[in-house]
Amino acid sequence: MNELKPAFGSGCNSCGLQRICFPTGLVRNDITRLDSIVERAPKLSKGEFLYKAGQGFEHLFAIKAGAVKAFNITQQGEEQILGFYLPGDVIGMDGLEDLIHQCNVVALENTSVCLLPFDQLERLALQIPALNHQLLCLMSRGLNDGRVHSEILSKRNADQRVAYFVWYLSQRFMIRGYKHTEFRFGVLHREVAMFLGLTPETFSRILSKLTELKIVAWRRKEIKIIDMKALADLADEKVLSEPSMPKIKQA
Amino acid sequence: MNELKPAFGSGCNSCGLQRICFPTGLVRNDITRLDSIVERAPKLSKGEFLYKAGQGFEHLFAIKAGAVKAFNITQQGEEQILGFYLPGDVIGMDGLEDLIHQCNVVALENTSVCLLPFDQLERLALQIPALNHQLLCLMSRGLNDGRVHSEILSKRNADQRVAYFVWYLSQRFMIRGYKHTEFRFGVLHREVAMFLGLTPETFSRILSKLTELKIVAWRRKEIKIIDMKALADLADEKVLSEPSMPKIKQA
DNA sequence: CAGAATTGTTGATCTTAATCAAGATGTTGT
DNA sequence: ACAACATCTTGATTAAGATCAACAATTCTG
Repeated sequence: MNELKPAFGSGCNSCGLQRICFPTGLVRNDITRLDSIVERAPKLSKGEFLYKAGQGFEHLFAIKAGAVKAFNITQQGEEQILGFYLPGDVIGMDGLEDLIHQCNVVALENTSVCLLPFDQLERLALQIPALNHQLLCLMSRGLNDGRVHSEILSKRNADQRVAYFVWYLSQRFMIRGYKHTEFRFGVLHREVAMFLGLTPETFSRILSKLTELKIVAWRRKEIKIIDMKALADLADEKVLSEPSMPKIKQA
Repeated sequence: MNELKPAFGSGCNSCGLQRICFPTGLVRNDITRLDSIVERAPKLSKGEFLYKAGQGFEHLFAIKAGAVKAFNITQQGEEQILGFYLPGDVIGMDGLEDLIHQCNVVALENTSVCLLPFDQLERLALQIPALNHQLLCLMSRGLNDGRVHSEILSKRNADQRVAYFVWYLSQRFMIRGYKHTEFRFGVLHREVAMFLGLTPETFSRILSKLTELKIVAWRRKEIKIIDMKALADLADEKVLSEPSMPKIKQA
């Protein structure tokens, strides 16, 4: 039942997520200035909203510990899951264009979040070029994540989608220094299925198949990757050795 | 055979696309400064590449006249179409994260493009807060476009996808002040089908159905919307009156 | 701790869109 | 203008995944 660890002290300078999150590329002194505008919000409990679609845009949010999902509700009342976010991820940029959030974000487990008031961040970024650059890079990353998601949805069959998801999740745990072959991911199967554009039934059948093939064992919220090579093959990805940075494959 | 018109004089100050493109929110003097770093490249002919996946990232690109598509090639050799871009659209941000472009962009017809050298743009943006803000907004828009595309691919059936695409295209023509009920769009049916995650055959069948229902007549590259209301209903969107700004629906 | 509610599994059947195929229409180049 | 090629259309068939249904496992609640 261990939560996704924050790897933190109280501020950005002692946070273990520097290399993923906002401080990337900043010198110590600038991190301190960044830190000075960050608001540490009270922990979110499972099911609490970070923001809702339609709400005014005021902050960006950096996940410090825990996990959240972003989603919308379609006119038929179904959840359209847009993404799952882990410690170090920065979200909220969807609200900038119209100053209104375009999706909902809810905690999947107890979650700590750093709030970055956007107007202050924007002003500070003008003074710290590296911070501004990092902000742009984070948005570029979001853009590319969306591109990959579309690619998954339009070009891969159900097996590949599931395999890719497990593989990708594992990569994300790896970069963060978490155990990446056996870990807990606090999401319902239904939610992953929706993210992948599948029904829960189909998702369940594929997990059964992956278990039988001794590739992945995913029971409830515990995921164990048994054969990474086979998984990557199925997902159409390269296996990466532990120390290198993952790179989303470019078809 | 009329091309998508640029509505331009030589520089940003006299460009008709100001309200969509980079200059949005800038005062005249700042637009002039922006203009000074813009490089006007030679026209691209149909089929010429603006950039390719794997190529180094150096510029952002503003479409001035014409149209382009962004795409990737999957491992099976299929085109995965990521988007179509019209005058006023800004592209290239996919390359920022890793300084390498993550997709291909090719001209669909004779196309003029403004080049914005990214390092210069970034420096200038630090001096012109409104420019920096606009850069962020354009990226936020890209993020939201990706979100909508994912939603289309995972939650709508083939009819709705096609209806949505025609409706959305019409909206984009409208904001740009082009004729939006009858227009030319220089793209193959196969390309639109791929964008929507469909086969050309399915796309063709749906166009036939829409023609029979007297909703849309799309022959080769000429599109005529006969019943906008019915189209919007099918696409699940509201019909917008001419003068207002379109807003992508929030499910 | 018992019972209710939610979540996950598995099987049978159905539907949508993909695939395969052939012909029609349109475009390009000489 | 004609040949060669590419694109589009339509029909028949197939297949992947959705839907429907029943049940099992887990978790929540009082």
